[in-house]
Amino acid sequence: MVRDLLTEPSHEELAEFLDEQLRLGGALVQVVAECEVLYSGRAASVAEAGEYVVLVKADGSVQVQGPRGVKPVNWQPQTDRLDVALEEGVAVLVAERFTPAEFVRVAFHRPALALALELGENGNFLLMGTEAEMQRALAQDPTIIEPGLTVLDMELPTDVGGIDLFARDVAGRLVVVELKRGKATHEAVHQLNRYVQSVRAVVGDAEVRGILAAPAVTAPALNRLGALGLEFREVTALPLVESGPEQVGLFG
Amino acid sequence: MVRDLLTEPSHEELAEFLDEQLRLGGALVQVVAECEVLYSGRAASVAEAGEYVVLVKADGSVQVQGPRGVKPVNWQPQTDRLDVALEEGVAVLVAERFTPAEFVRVAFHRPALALALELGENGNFLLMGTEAEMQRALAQDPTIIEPGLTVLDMELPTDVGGIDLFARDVAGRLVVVELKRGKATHEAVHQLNRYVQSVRAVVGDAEVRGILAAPAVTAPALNRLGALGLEFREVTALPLVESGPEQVGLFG
DNA sequence: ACATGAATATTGGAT
DNA sequence: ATCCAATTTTCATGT
Repeated sequence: MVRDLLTEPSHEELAEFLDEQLRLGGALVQVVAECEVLYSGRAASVAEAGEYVVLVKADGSVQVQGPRGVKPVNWQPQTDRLDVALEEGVAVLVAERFTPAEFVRVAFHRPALALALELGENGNFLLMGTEAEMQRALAQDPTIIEPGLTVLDMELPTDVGGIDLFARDVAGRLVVVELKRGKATHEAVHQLNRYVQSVRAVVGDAEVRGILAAPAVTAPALNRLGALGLEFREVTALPLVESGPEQVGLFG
Repeated sequence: MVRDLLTEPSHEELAEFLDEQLRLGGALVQVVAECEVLYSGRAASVAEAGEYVVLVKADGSVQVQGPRGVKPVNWQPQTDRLDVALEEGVAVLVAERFTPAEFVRVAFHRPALALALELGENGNFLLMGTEAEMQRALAQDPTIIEPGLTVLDMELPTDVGGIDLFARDVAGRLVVVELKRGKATHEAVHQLNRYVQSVRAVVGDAEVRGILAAPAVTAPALNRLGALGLEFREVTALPLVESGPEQVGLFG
């Protein structure tokens, strides 16, 4: 797993290490150092000299991790070119990307550790409780939303986006359902409203209902929902451990 | 910078190392190992046995980095409790968070490396080209958007959100300006439209214009903009290296 | 390559 | 604590 490890490397040693490991490829290269980071592209940023952990993955992605938080201080998701050089005796890494045009430049002023790791194949990854799962479960059994509901379509395209679930209620009215896997905000309400308006514009004066289905709504969103004549239905995307009387779990 | 380093630790050594370093605090603790990761909370996920780099920062944030991409395979932004244990001879880290209730559980099946790093103070960080900067620059000189424009308000609250810039044009008409630091999508168009509708509802029949100011728009967004009677103005948030004749740079 | 939308989004600020 | 909007969002997906 550990391909190579250098402690307190000199600038020359670090530059050679990086050059060799990146040329070899296939490794996750990591440098712990006091460094200075520049970014220019979609925005521009400067991180003055500080101690960071720099990760360079096999796909060329670069991230500069600081002492706190999940988000890196600087990063680049994918790079088309990686370059290592000694500039005025300091090892420098430049990661460049063409579309969009941007780059990250890390100057390793005081290297403390350099690592090359081979992570090999990783196992399967399973995520449960996504919106897609919720959609499938509700399409399978739309009565979870409301008794008598029948699904007409999923991801039905309109001129303002795709309708998550398009259905007909027990009274024959068309129903637009907007799903959210988490707490729904007013953005979800506006999204739903656009879909309902769009459907109304097509079917004319036929009655069209709009339902926001989510585990929760923010208070302002619920107000707006009512003001627009739309409805809310509590639906949970995750398996429930303890199900209250009002709650509806897809896997309950 | 490197407080401690273990290569090929036994499960017992790793557990002790983690326990000690996390109790001591102030360090970025890292483990390279074949491990299995569980997450449960806002969603649920399982990462089957694979080789990962696990970072535990001083603020309790945990991230499990895989061989590719900037985004971790599993993570937790902040944790209220970190727990290390030996379960059936395997070192296990559990990071728990109370609000929202969630946890990540990492079982280090085959540890290869353990690190404790002290990152110390990091220097200043400067980000340029944010929307806030763009807003300030345009409020300072709104003629960048259009000659004769005078700013009435910034972040003016309406019942559907805050208007980035509220202005009056040379003909005395009210102007709602929505800013985007990147390419504007149809969501930005709908946002702008909501603000314009909201202003119209208040001022009655007075004429209200809506301008979307961004460095670029997607083609569908531009179509919708036209259909709604709104306008687009190209404005760049970043300093321009080479400014074309039609372009307007805030720092040009 | 472009557009779209989800995400365990994260993060910071305002209320 | 809640809500809201920006983000170098990233990332997968469809066209």
